[in-house]
Amino acid sequence: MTWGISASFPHAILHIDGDSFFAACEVAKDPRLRGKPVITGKERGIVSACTYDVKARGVKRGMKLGEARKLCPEAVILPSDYETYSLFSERMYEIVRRYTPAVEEYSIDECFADITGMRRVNKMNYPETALQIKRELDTELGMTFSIGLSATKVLAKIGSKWKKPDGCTAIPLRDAHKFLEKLPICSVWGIGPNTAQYLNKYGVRSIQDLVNKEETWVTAMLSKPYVEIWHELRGEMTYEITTERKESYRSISKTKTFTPPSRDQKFVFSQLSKNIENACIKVRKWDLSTLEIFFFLKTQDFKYHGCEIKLSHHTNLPQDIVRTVAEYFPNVFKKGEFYRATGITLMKLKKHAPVQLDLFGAVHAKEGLKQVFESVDELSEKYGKHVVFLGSSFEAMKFGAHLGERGDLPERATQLFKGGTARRRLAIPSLGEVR
DNA sequence: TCTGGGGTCCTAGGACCC
DNA sequence: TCTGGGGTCCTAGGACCC
Repeated sequence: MTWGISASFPHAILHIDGDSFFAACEVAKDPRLRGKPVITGKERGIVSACTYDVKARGVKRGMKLGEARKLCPEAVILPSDYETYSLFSERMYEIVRRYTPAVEEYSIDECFADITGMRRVNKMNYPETALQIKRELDTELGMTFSIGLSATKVLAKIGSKWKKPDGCTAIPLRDAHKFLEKLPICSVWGIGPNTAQYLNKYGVRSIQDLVNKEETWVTAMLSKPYVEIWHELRGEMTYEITTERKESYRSISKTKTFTPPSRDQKFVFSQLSKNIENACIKVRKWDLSTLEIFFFLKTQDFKYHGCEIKLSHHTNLPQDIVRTVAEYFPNVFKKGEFYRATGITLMKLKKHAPVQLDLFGAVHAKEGLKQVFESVDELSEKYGKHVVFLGSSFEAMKFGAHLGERGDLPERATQLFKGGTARRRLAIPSLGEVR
């Protein structure tokens, strides 16, 4: 006697995927858009998401808006609105949780759910449960979802992708080969172009080709992640559903592309400074601090020149980092070279522990700065992200405002630290200046 | 895939230790 | 410094995901 287990579904895993989620949220938010072609990503100048009618015209994610407009001139192009998308995302998770507590919030538009053993409670078999969840998502959120049901996460993912949009596909283990024979190896979640090419050389072209390989071959020829995928494809659960919500980060990064590319050192540094500020805002929001940083400049021809730096102590204050970066920046910046983007990654993050006062008052001054930034973060919450910023970011803020970026340089914008150029910013502002 | 932004995990190899 | 075995930690770089 088995309650939750059957030969074809030793586990019953769902993968639920919103169909062109961002664009669909825009339509759900504004019914006037219903039936119209919609593209999101205006603020970045590239297609972030688009409705299926736009896709049918050949528009792809990441495509420049100019090109997209040529292919689909009547499309409504909107800036991304992550707050709204997150709300829809929460509602999606809540609906799925009606049928099982084991829901993994995988990304803003996707989740996994383990409904093993829930047939009695839900008074439905597994495929019926999948369909019922889909019906509730579609009608309550005003957009469509695609769902896959199978014995593992990797197989469930294949199911949700099988028919998109608006699909619901169960892959019982006894029929799995019928799906896997028809799909190329590169369509497996976790197998990218490099590994696909490698496998091709050994005659593995379809997913089923990989499943048919002996375990000895797999373990000899492939590294751990791919051995795990092999098990998953055979219906042996290797990836658990993780219900804990993200509680921290290993690293936090901010990068931003600007057009046209620039060779103005002051301007490029300013862009970097602004990224540093934004990264620090996020780090403070999670109550973290960083010990190691990586910054880079991306050249016009997409080459990266960067530098990794260990800090002397943990920090989450932008001027600590801006000052350090300023020391190394001239080594990385090549005169005459045009740059198109800058970026910063903060690594070695840890929970920000309260600091002891030291004998020399250095930490005392730091504590003062810390309080300043607590106030800055509060102001930003209330009035928008960029009401207050470092003097070193000024050029970038001006540039953003000139582009009409959202939230950049509002009426009440204040320069927190006076005194202009990247060079002069080498001096740390004292508390007096701050006030 | 003529190219935006934000992440995670794994492995190989070196340094260092007993 | 002619050479055996085993362990840990760290780093650089690769690969992949949404």
